[in-house]
Amino acid sequence: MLVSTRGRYALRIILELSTHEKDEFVPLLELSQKQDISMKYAEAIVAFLVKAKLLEGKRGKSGGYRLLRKPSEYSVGEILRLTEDSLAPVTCLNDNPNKCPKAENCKTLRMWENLNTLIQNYLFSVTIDDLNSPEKKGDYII
Amino acid sequence: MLVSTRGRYALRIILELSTHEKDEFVPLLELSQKQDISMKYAEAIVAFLVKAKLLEGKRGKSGGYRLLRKPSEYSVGEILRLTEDSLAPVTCLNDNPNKCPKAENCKTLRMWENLNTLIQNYLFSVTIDDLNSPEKKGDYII
DNA sequence: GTATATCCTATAATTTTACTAGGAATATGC
DNA sequence: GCATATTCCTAGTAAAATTATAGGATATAC
Repeated sequence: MLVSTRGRYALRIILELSTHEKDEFVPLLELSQKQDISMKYAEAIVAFLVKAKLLEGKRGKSGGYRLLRKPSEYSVGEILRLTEDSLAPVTCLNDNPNKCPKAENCKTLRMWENLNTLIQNYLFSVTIDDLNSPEKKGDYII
Repeated sequence: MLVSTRGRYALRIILELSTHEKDEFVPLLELSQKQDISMKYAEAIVAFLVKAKLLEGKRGKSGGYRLLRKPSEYSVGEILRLTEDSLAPVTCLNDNPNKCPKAENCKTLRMWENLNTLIQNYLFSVTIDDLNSPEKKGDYII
């Protein structure tokens, strides 16, 4: 599995926020209920997104969370890379330059790199806006 | 992480076998030493590959393992799908048809499906033979 | 000043991953 | 035929990652 629930939930929360008014603060309770995520787990994820400056949180009564940019300015890749802390298909690609003692004559390394590029290119090309428009929910063109 | 050590080891073991004579049985000890995998862990992986008919095992003295097909007839995708039991980027794609109660109006499903297709197409297009030839170690063309 | 929220820190349960142990069965070659 | 080299089989365990949960401190609107 490349993407865990944490990443998928983060995506869904941001998608939910993207359907609200730009300036509106949406309380966590509403987000977690609409997206069917426990309040506490959602809280951990959202805290992460706030720290990473993807969202803004406002405390106190009539507080909540809202996006800091336009939906078209969030790529799926950006969101997932934060929550998953790595989108690499294999561990050895996490270190750059590669630390594997076998890297020099590894017959599979280039294939993994190619796969990685493929995945990254795709995920960073799809935006939250794309996911909201029925015509192009992350379609890719070849 | 999409691919765990188990899948990577399986790939390396098959690659190692592909460099030996077609009919030669290579003992596990040699495979595990050359590929730097503990004998016992390698054993578990290889047993799996034998059961899946990717390899043939021969018991007793001068026994070992060998490939059942030509290296060009093994795709990386086939090997990994067996050892990883799923190459899907997200869990919900494991069930076909999709069992998620939200699937009907899930805004992200199509994107995950597209990503899945992208990954599968690539991995099933690369063969063991490709990995052995220095010119095209799993390069893809766009 | 009270109700509504986020923020912060800690920890617990579950699942997956990665690996180990011990011995039974089988074939080879002398 | 017997010693040796090897696969085959079943079980178990240790560590890490994932998926949460709990409780309270802090801030803000009204």
